[in-house]
Amino acid sequence: MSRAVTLSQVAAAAGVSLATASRVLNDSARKPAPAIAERVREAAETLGYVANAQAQALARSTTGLIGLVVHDISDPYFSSIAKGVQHRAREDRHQLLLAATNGGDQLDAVSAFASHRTAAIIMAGSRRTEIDPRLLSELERYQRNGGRVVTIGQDWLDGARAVTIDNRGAGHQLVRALVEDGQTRFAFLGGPDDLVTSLERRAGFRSALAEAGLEPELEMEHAFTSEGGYESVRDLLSRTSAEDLAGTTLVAANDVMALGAIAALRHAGLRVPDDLRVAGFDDIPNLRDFAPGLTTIRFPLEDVGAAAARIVLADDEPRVESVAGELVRRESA
Amino acid sequence: MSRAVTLSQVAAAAGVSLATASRVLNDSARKPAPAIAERVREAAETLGYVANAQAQALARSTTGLIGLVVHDISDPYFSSIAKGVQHRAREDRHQLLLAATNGGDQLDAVSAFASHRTAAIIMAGSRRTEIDPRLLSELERYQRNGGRVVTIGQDWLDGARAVTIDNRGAGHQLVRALVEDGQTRFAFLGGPDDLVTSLERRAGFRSALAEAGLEPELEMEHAFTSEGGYESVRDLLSRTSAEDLAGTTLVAANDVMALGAIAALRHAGLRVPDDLRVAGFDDIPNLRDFAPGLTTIRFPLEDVGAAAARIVLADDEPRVESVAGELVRRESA
DNA sequence: TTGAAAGCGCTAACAT
DNA sequence: ATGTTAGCGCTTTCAA
Repeated sequence: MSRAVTLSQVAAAAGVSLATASRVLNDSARKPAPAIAERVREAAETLGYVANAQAQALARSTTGLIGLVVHDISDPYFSSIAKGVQHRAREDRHQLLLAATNGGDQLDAVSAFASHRTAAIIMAGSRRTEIDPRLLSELERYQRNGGRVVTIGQDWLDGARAVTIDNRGAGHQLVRALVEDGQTRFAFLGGPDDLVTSLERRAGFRSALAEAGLEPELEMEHAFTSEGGYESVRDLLSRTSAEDLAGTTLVAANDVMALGAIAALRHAGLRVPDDLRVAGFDDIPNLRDFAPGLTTIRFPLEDVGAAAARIVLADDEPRVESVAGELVRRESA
Repeated sequence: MSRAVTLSQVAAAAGVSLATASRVLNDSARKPAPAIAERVREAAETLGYVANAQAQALARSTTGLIGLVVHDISDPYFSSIAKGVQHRAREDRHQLLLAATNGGDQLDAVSAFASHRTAAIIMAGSRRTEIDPRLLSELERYQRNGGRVVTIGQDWLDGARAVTIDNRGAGHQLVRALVEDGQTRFAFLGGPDDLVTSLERRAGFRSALAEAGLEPELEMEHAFTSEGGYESVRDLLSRTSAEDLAGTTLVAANDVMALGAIAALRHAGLRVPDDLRVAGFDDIPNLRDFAPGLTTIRFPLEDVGAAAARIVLADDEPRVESVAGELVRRESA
């Protein structure tokens, strides 16, 4: 990327000054005379001028970049959020820098974004109960330097904005509905025990059961993935016979876990919802294609992503936006 | 992002020159004396220095950015590719700029990337038979300016690299296997008729049938999405009775369409594979969770993304890398 | 080995 | 209305 035409070449070709060329080609407040402007535009066109965003960023000290940190972009939860972020970023004429941590450090991602002087960072990755203090201080420094941060899920960073997701309420709402439906036996298929999203959903699960005077049959912890869901059921079946489990509702900590769980049940010859019931959270896309249809709590993930991008870029938005879940009853529970 | 500490502040604090500070803090060939280096690093640390990637890019005239253009990041096909790209980009210490076109112009995305002087652009978006000439010339200019381009799917751009996907061979292989299995009735549920991937898969479908002396019952065109697959089946059932369709194998142009088709069949009270059979392409993640298991041609999407990133960044790689599909027999066909 | 200084390409005061 | 010029933060040649 070295042979590119520069603004001064355009200016020279058009016989005007650098400043004039700049004013014509960018959205400057001052508009040069139409005749001049035309000449400049023509020169730019024939020379094949492409503005250098790096140089503009340096001069304007603002980059038009926004950074998104996700755990795994191939997880439908994150890719839906990314879609929403992308959509909104486009509207605000921002480019999206994407970092997938895949369990690795968010720290590296944040450092890279800070170095690239992104206008904002969206932390969509699942929050852990124990946050790396270095991540925290990196984010704080980023904010001190004028960077904006928005967290998705919980409002866990001082000075940052947030799109919070009512996981606890969702867990409660889901279980209460199932209890009202006559269900009495519940097990929770959770993610790792330091994943706040999973913990909150479980807390809602527990409180709804307690309200109904019920006890959970079991609570498990496995990976927050389809495999984790699958594994949970295998684990479950290795401890308890299918007969003993009959009529139990398995509440998975998210939809992909729920789908993995259903697959495991199917492979074990058990039927959903006849033998066991299963429910999840999120309402990831294309759930319609699954059978049985998954009962879940819907969170509008694309909207969440878009909201995060919106509030982190705007100045007149509330600092926090809360998203409540909505029960979606399908066949699985 | 204006209050950030600069290199000269660090240099001043350490009592050395700008040049020395630069040499210490970056991977310069020349290494200053250990004592000096330590002083600089310490100053950088206490001041909270974060290198400005924009300024570095300007000075070095190379950005360490790589641009990925996809159609829809929430489509598992693209998000799997993105995951592979991201992974490889990380290894090469590059940041990923993501653009989702969602049917809109790839042109805007490419222009933005060109402006940001990305070292390379990966075009993963589905290629159309008719390519916007402006997109073409933008990409050509980008390459002339030293930018590298790699296309995924087909090798359609002069001077660019490519990771080609053997769609035709895949269609052929799939149908031949099914024919050997005793199937004789086939219909193709295609994407839009200008989508090259869909066309190629259909060409393979046709040639395998022709070789077997068979005729397709029907070929349809709908959206290249789950909805399109669903719609295809509704369309099909509105024209032909379920009895007349019995034993037909529906070959969908990709997995998400196949999944949508299966859902539509199920909703129509038809059973897969008992009443009709269905097959797809790609082997998107978590197919295991579906019932019936989808017979498909697997393309290692993550590897494809990683390969694209690898060959576009390296100098000693072949210009084109081809990926063949692998038949995955499951229950649906 | 270290430092001085000339850019990298562009923006935005400030002058004219 | 247009032009001049001093940066933006950093790298790198060239001197010392």
